[in-house]
Amino acid sequence: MGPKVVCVVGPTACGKTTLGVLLAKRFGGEVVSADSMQIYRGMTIGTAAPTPREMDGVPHHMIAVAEPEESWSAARYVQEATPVLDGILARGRLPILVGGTGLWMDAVIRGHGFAPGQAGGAVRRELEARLAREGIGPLLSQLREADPEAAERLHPADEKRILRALEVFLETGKTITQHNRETQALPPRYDALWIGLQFANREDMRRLIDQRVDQMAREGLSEEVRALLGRGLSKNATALQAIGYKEFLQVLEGSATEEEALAEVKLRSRQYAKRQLTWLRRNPAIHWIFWEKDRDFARALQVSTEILSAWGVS
RNA sequence: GCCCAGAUAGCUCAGUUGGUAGAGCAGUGGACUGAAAAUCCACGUGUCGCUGGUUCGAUUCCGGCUCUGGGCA
Repeated sequence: MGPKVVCVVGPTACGKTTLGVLLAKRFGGEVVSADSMQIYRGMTIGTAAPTPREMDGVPHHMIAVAEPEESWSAARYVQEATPVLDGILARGRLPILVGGTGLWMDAVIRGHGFAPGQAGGAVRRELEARLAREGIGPLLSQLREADPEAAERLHPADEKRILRALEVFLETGKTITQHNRETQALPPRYDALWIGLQFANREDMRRLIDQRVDQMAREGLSEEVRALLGRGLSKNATALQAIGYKEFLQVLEGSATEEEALAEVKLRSRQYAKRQLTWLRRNPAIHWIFWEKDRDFARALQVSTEILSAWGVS
């Protein structure tokens, strides 16, 4: 078992940030964000990144550490976040990983690398060019030769993953199936305690998401997007794939009204929350705390304190 | 008051030359190992507005009514 790390998970707007800070204060911890969009600078409002006031004196890491022009991957995150976690541990404090990006979080906890190859890499670009030229058929056939298991597992429409599987084979001579098997067999790098937050009733979650989106608009999400574009950020940047940003981009371009954009952001946000829940549900280690109607942080803190104590931290 | 058009899934609509109907979106569930706030997959019974008539059979044709647009007064 590796060193202990607390993980606070849940769909968007469920109160991860608040509970993370409460736990950090109670147990002498520091927060490490695991959020694929909060890592970029200048995206505070739309990503609901914690404000200094919300941080309440607790050190936060991995927020606003990248330029929006950069395109971070899960692998890059693991590479940067691991020393941060270890630094917290070295200081004798408790790392509290708080985030909504399931893949990133699982990857840090597991702690073993992804197979080589990356977006923008030579092999990937070549494969993308072939996809555009020949369609997915020939690529899928090639994958079937190299890695029949992956070809069988992947849906023919899942071009992204077919490309990636082929890429791994071309880069390493080893199949992604083999790679995954090997990494799965390794023990995780950290001993994680999972605490999950979610609403008992989906309607309550929806209400809160709507409120939060309206609040983002009031706080100036539109200005934030304008500022990002003002510094010359490409519209294709990964950062602008964030919900809220791509929709307000359209408002600035005049192809949508602010009202339409807001409705779209709310819709996309709850679809995102649903996907997050799907990801989390398959993790049987999560201790779930369900909100009845409203979020009751006093109770959540109490419940999670008991869980942490039983786990051996105080 | 009259004329015209419409009324079909939560929403927008298609369709049935008469044999009780299907798309998109939404929703729900699932997948996910270097783009993950991304990407991908699966799931479609609803008094076909109400009411009479014709018919073996009406959501479809005919009449009346109600409602919603638009026009004329």
